[in-house]
Amino acid sequence: MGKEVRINDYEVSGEDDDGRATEWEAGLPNVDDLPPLSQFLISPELASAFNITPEPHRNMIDVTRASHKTLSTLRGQPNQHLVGKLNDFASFSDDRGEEMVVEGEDAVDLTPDGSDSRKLRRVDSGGDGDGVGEEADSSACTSKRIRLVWTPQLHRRFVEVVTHLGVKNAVPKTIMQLMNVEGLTRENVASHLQKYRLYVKRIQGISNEGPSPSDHLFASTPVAKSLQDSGGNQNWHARVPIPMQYQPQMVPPVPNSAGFEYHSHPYNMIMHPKDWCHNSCRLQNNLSNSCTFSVEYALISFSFIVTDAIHSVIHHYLLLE
DNA sequence: CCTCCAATAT
DNA sequence: AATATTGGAG
Repeated sequence: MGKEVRINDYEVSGEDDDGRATEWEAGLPNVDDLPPLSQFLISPELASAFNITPEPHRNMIDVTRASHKTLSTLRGQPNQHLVGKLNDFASFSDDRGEEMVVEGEDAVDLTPDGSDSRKLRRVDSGGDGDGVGEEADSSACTSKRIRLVWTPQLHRRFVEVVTHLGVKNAVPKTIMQLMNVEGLTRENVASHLQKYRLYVKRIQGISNEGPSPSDHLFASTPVAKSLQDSGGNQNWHARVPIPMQYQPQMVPPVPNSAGFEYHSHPYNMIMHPKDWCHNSCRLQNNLSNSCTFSVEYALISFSFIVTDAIHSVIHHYLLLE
């Protein structure tokens, strides 16, 4: 399937492990701020109130053993080369900020029990498993259009633009241009605008009623006032700079037993798996300096970061003892 | 033609 | 329910 993920383009070469560790250290609380290992993190009252059975006291040996166990699990042979990838992804996530990781988690219908081992295996197979070239996919690419998911970020951008255009100017083409999101088509915007107008009309009609339980996406973002007023905001460009246009980012879809596979973008445009090859084909020519990843990768890197943090905390406990 | 937009399809 | 596609109107 397509090209391999080009994480290396974004990788902080060399000292990223040490650098990240130092970064983590810097962000951690002082040793003095940490409660001693012997102290419960949850008060006995609180624990009993929520039926939490307090864990037995741990000592340094327990912590060390647990830490080693976790580390060996992570670095164990089966996933050894995976850990390297995860490290790459972790540093990559740091560069990109929070948006795609968190949102991806939100947008993807996560199976709560999705075992890490399964994910890891899938990442692994995505690496070099199949060598279906771009050409093979190209044939199918011309037929269908991608299905865009309007994530909160993307919708917020949409509302920003619509808000600062007058009613008259808030038409699909203009909105699309001002949104400046590469890969976003006029049709995408038109379709969304149509639905958005219906939403605005509806909430205006029942303005005194409680908000409808549906409309999760729209309700999360304030309605553009200028959809009712006339005229846009002249100072907008000074106040809300248009961010850099993003590079389209594709990643080969990794076959997924759950049947879904999404890809993250800036603004969190998310593609449905069945649309991947179409999008890839259409946008591949523009792929200059892009890095690609799937939500699964992001999720794994996220869990890796969390593990990292936990280890740092454990480390501080050890220092304390 | 191009764009918008409402209706309709997926 | 969300998004894409269609087809008439301007």
